[in-house]
Amino acid sequence: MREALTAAASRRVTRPAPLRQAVYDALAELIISGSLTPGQHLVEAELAEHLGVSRQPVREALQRLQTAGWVDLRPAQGAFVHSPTEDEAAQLLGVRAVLETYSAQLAAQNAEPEDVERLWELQQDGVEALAEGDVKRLVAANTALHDFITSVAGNAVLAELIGQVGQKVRWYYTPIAKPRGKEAWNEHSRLIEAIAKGDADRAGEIMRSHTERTTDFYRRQLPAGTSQD
Amino acid sequence: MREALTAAASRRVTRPAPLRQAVYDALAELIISGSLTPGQHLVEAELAEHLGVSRQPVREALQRLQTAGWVDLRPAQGAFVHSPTEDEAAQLLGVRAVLETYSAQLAAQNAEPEDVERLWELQQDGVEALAEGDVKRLVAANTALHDFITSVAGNAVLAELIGQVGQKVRWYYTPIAKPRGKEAWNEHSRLIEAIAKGDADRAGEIMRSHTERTTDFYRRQLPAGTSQD
DNA sequence: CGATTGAGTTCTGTATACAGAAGCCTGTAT
DNA sequence: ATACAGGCTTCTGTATACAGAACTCAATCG
Repeated sequence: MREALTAAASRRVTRPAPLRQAVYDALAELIISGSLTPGQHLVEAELAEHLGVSRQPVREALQRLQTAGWVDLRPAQGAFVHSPTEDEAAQLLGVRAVLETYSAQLAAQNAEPEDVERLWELQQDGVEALAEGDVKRLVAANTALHDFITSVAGNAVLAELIGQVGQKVRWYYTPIAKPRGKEAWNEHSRLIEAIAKGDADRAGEIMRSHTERTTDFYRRQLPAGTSQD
Repeated sequence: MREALTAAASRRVTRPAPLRQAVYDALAELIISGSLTPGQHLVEAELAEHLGVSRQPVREALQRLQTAGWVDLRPAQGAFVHSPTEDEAAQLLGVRAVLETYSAQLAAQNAEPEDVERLWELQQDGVEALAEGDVKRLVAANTALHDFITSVAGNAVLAELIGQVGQKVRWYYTPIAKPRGKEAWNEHSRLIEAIAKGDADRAGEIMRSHTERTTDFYRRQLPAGTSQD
């Protein structure tokens, strides 16, 4: 009984909901959605007024945004929305590939039958979205599938890094990238089969080529010649 | 002339040295060195007084420390030094292995002759430290070698992640881990040879087994049976 | 007419002040 | 003696105030 209470206490019903967190989420959303353009100067007072809070929570949120790589904090000049270079985008894709590969390997080692079942459900969801041409749902299904594989992998550190890197990749390629089509979901299908068999090497290899194809797919859509900056 | 001045201006002589950065470094140092033990409650006012600043820069530093995973910020309760579980430590080692492997592959692809030369110098340094039994120098040489490989890899995103993960790994295993001996430096030697040849697959494979041996080496030194928490 | 220097303005960096919540200790009642 | 309740203390969360640095723009000099 006592342990039950202790466990219950660890999940408080009401979160005090710190303002800095709300501010962080709001700013991240503004950056990812493109409302704040790369290189833009973020004036603390303006943000504070716009969000209806004081400068203090804004500053704390900016600190976290810097560590997460969303803004650059120049001393005595304030915060600027991070401007990713093409180099950085390419590097992000490379890192994501190895992390996702590892994720697939672990998932294959740890997957329980019910996990595999859930994977097939998610796969089915994506295939349906593809057939209906529902782009938004297709993107969501793709994210859901990859996220679930990561959760099956059971490595929280890995999940955290994949989340960070993936968000940045999505941000950078959102303006130009359309989701990949039928081919990608065929690859998913083979991937799930490998995970179901517990074949870590094969799952990793499939994920590796899968993310590399996605990388090529993105790169091919890049606008040519913004290489000056 | 004008360009020369512009270039010179980009490297300011005196950095305004924001306090929050100094505070961040100081606190990180205190945590890594063990002066602040895991789970310990960090009272802002105490830290501020101890460092001779106000609470404001302390709070900003704590935000960054949280995002970097060094402290946990509980709402309305303040900051606590992060307590890594054994699971987390194991996960860190796994992630580090794949990142280092990727790093070695890239390094093999990009290495110039002068890079290889520098690698052999660092290798030599480590071998000498090993022969002299200079533990501190040995650890430094090992870090320097791995860091240089990462820099040759030329992926800043990767370097950032390896840095973060590596620091955490070192922190967690510092109390118990002694550096590996001759075997590790033989592996380094074969690794450099592969990089010199530009053989990415082989370099990656050597790095993979190298980090896995290190992982096993660490795990074997773990105190048995703290598995209850 | 162009470059440069200076004052004025704006914004950041830091400190201080205050309100609210969480934890602790004490006192009382059973 | 123990358990509970209430007040008290401490700490966090947020807001405001002030000093200093950086940028801007205009006026002056070459």
